[in-house]
Amino acid sequence: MEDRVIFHIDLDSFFASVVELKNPELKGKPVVVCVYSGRTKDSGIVSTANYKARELGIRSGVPIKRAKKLGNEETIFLPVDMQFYKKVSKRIMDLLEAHADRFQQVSIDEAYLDVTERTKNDLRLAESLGYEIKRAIQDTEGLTCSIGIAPNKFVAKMASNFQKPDGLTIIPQEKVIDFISGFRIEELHGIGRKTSASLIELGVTTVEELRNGDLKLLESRFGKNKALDLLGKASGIDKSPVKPESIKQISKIGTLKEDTDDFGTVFDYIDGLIEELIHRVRELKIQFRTISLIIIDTSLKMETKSQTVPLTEDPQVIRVILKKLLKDYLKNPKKIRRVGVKISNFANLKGKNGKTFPTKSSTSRPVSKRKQSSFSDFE
DNA sequence: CGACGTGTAAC
DNA sequence: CCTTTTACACGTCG
Repeated sequence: MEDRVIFHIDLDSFFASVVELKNPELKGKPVVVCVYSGRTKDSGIVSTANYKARELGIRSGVPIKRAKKLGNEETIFLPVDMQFYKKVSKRIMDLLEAHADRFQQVSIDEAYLDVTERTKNDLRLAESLGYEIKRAIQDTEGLTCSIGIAPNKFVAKMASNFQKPDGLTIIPQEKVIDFISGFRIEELHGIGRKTSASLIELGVTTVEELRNGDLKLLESRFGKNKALDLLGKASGIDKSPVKPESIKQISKIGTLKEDTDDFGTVFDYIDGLIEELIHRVRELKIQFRTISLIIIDTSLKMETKSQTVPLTEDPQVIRVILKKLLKDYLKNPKKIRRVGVKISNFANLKGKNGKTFPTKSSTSRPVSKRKQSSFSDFE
């Protein structure tokens, strides 16, 4: 794990851009891709806004109602069409993978590439490769992307975000500390609202202060793992490898037409979610062990109930267990706003510690012991 | 240690 | 009055 050359590639306002390509008459207008919850006409949130729309203050996460107030006459609001984006994404990800020694897709529109070998650790070659990839995506799909090139995933991610859209930012090892020090703590990838608030309470307000922070103090607040992770980030250090993503869980969640604590109403809704889940179980040929019920109540607090069973692929098991879990939850009735279902604990896939899960017979004999992933594996 | 539930974060 | 999906860490309990 000497010096590496890592790319982070981010497709620019992906959903909105794909929509524009499909409907050229939208070109030049503010375009807002929405997740409608179906409660009322305009309930829901913005998934992606193109740059024209962002100028109006419309961005991801804004409620559709508010976005409509911010929008002008020509602003176009469209529902997400995930099926379609997935197809486009798949083609681009295949293209990216072909340009990498190691490849890791992290979401529908983002990926890490380890290109250390094919660039012979030469940043000039890396830069050319970056532009080559940009051109390929532009030529084949008509889309732009932003690329960050750095010695590790964390810094590459920060770099791809630095100049966009259509950016390419290279951070050589010797510039890493300066580059990372230029951000506010809450801008660092992986540090969210809660963590920044905690850090402020500890008197840590800048990246520099964090980098020189007291490990013991950070440990007392965050635990050893996260403390080391934070210190690593502040120094732009991240040893986590670029490795293929494997599916570890599948979930489906949705919003009820109205809040209710009626078993039948909720379970009918759950049945629909299960249908979709089963569809994916079949196409992925998965066996699973754990079924979870996800409940979001009227105060938007999330609760989960789960049960683990002997390894199965039987869709009926999902229904039966969820019925029981929902009954349990409604023992003391509480109005429900949103519900979700999840399966996890898959067979034939490596678990996090490299252990495999027991097969059919359910006699779970231990598999070979393996060293704990070390704390230097950030992220 | 496995199962379960929660918290944090990002998309 | 507010989506969806996934990952992973951590605490607790038996």
